[in-house]
Amino acid sequence: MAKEKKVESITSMDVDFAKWYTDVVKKAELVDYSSVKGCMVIRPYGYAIWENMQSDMDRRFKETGHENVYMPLLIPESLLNKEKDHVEGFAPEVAWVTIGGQEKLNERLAIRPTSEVLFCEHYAKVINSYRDLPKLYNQWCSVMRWEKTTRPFLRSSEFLWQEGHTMHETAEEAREETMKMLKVYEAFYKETLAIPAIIGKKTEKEKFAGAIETYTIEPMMHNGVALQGGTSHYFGNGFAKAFGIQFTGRDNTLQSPHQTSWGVSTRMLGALIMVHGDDNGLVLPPKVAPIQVVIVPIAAHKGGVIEKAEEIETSLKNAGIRVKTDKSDNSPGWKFAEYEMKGVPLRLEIGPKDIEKGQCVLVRRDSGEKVFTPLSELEEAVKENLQAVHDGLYQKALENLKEKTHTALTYDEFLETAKNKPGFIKAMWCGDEECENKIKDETGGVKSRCIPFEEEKLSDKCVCCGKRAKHMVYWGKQY
RNA sequence: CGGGGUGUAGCGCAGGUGGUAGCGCACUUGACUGGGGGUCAAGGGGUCGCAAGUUCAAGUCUUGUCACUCCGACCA
Repeated sequence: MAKEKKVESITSMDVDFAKWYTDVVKKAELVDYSSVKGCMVIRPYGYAIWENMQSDMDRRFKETGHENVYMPLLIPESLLNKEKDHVEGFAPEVAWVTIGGQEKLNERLAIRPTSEVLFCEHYAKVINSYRDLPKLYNQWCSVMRWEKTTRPFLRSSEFLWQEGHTMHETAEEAREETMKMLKVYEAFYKETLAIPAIIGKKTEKEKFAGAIETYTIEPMMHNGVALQGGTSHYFGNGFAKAFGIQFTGRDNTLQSPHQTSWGVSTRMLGALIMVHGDDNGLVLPPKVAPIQVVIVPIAAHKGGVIEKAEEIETSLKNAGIRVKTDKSDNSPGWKFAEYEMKGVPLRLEIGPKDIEKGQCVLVRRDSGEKVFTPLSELEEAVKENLQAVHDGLYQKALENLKEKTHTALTYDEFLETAKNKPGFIKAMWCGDEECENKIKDETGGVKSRCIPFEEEKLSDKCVCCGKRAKHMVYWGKQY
């Protein structure tokens, strides 16, 4: 018996977090590897989670006035080269198409690593007057970046994402948009994924290639490592000038519009796994769980059990809950383990004894808590418990974030913390890239995560060089 | 791009000193079972990553090569 368990079981988080992650990803049937390195097959269960995220976010984008479009997959080299900082940032990881059919192409075509330049090329044609602004476009697509080392969801060569690209009449308006979309991400993380996060501004060193300012949302994984969870950039009019995008303003002068872009990717699935998951597998927040309640009939051969399960399924479905009844021949124990692995938020057990008493058993995935629930109150009980799972997950993640956020006032303290305590470190910074580099080198990879919107004044001096501090920065290792 | 690891059935693995491939799980069929990964019985499934070489004979030895994976550097 122990042997069988071993085959199917997953590596414990505390033993090897990286192994635990890949075990969960595979055993929960989220992805499969393909024959091209870094390109993953997203399986039905994984894709269903993505679709739930997608539709929730898409709604939020539309509520804030955005429209969806689709841009081409291929970008001519000359187009990609138009904005210098941008190309330099992406050049090392671009994949190229050089042959079409049998013929070598005169100009090679980049497989989009991001679509700024495509949007700009198009905007140059359709923006002529201040009356054409703002343009608030978003696209759902996949992009490709030739990554050296890859991991499912966290860093794959091809990944699915959303990229919003907007053009505005004034810098102020564009800055507002940048901030607005960051807040949309923050709300999505909290309300839909049950993930708390730090939001703030990236340092010069860490900002996006070609951006004036980059804002970021930084959730913390269970092991204290950060994951850049989404970014929102303010571009000023640099791209607009490079691409000759001009409009006639209200004062009849020719002006360049101000631009933003913002994106989140399937990487969020990685965050979901690493923030909420446990040693039994995935734990999904109810809002994105493809199955919110799994019904496990007990002693299903006995009269009436299957019928009762189906009756419950129908009534819950009618109440708008995503339900599945597992009528397969597997043993109840097998089913319990299976749906725990897949992170289903609530399990409903119904057997002959329950039917006699007019009740069923509800079990929460996050806490393992079991409650007998009268069938007459089931619908409300399920809704309450789903909400309780969401809240429980958020609270637990928030506690982890708090517990693993440390403060360092001196450099020794910083090094000591970086070495021994996983998580974020709050520390003062002078604003020089030199200190960022020094810290990264001497800690084995701790980087500035962001300058938070809510800064605290921990001291007057930079934790690294001792010079006058300009900002408080969150530091940490990242995926 | 540096450092480690692994390629044998769908998955996980075993196959000292060369002799024609096996185990567990999964799968198929049937019966019994059923409140934490059930039991029994009978089955199906493999050009041993690829390519050369040594040999009467290579999963095993030699050389090369490819892929995947983990840890770093780079990035969402």
